[in-house]
Amino acid sequence: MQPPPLDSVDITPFQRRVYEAALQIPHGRVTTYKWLGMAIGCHSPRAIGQALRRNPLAPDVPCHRIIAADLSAGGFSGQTSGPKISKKLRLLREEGVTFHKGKIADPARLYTFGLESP
DNA sequence: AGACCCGGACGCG
DNA sequence: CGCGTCCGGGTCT
Repeated sequence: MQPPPLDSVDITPFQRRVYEAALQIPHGRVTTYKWLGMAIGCHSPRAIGQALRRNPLAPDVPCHRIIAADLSAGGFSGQTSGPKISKKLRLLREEGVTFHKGKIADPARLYTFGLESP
């Protein structure tokens, strides 16, 4: 599987960092905006969410593997609820990541970019 | 310059 | 435990 042509897309350096970080998330694994922020040195998870929202590489960049720090699903495609979220949960479920009561069922699936858990 | 954003932390009830 | 509030960083108009 070859990396998507990040250079072929019209994005900002920051977005590129976010996308590359997202691409590091292995299949069947998830990450939070916070950890992703730490990985790329961003102190504002909102900026990350916004970058993912404007993600022009939607299918290539697994933005659906990024959830909130409290282990809730978070938003998706600009919405914090709705059918898009359902699809996000479904995609994750197909990867072995299940949610329970709006929270991830297995926190062990969290990918911390090699960093230590808080 | 101003408004907007897919979150997070904190304080309080 | 749930909710309300402020915050910061980045991008688009």
